[in-house]
Amino acid sequence: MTIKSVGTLQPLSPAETEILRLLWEIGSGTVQQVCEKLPPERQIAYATVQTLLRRLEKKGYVTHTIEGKAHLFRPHARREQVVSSAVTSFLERLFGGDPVPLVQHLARHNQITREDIERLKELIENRESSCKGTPDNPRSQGE
Amino acid sequence: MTIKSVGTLQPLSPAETEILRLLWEIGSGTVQQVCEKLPPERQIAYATVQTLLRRLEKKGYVTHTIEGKAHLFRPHARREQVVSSAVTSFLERLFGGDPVPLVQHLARHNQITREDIERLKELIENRESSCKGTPDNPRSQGE
DNA sequence: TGACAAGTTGTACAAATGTACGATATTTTA
DNA sequence: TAAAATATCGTACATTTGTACAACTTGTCA
Repeated sequence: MTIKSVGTLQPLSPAETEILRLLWEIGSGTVQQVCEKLPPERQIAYATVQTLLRRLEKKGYVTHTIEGKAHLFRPHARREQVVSSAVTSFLERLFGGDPVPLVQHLARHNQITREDIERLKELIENRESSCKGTPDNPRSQGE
Repeated sequence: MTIKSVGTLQPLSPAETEILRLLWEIGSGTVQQVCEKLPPERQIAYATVQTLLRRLEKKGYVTHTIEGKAHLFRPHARREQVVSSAVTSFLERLFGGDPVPLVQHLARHNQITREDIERLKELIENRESSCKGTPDNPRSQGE
């Protein structure tokens, strides 16, 4: 089985993304452990998780080592990078690349609190001190 | 061809989502017009867009009327609702449902500006006045 | 050491997805 | 009114995706 070289990110399917996230959450784990981490309303068979992990490995997102009888899987891709690419394509599809409507949506639906905003503001302020002024980022490539 | 009743939202594929967004942007349009709205780096065949629109119609997300020789498609689903469900499942997969890391990600990557944050803050303040206090929304169903 | 439990591997398979051709129908226009 | 242009419709088809069984392998424990 050829394992994709690091750096070439192959597309992740939704189910694969989910499993990869669980793996990040637990750091590393066996198929068992990943299964246990599945939310109760999303019970899929052991064998299914296994297949997903196999595919993730083939695509280069995880590696495994042998731990006794079982395989111990661990993420093998910078989370930041995976998140970036997922967010980017999601944003592109649903909002033509503009993140503002997304955040607005979250705000409107009570999904982020005043405190969250405070923290974000700090984050922005700090960021700006090291980035000078308002970034003039190209978004929604003009029509 | 049976058209899905309004209210039953069938899953949207990424490509379908993209086309639906374009249709929202132009209000309504023929296959031609949707094609023209495609970003230059994403040129897919007329026939492909057509198929996507057909599938969207079958799923109940758009309707069409005859306009001369062509079909004039228009969205037939509340954008808010579609966005909601897309955002929710995206969030679930990538962050276990917690929107904060998503927004943090956007902030860190210079994708939202200080001004955006200001506006969001206002949004939140207004919202809170009519919603009392900090919403105690259940996120990342605890482990 | 032999049976059992827990794993992995190979494989399967239906449905969804992305993409688009070719045939047919309908306007428009010369 | 016949040809050109433009649409739609039916259909296709290779991949990917989600899901999982059955067979084989390997530690483990009595």
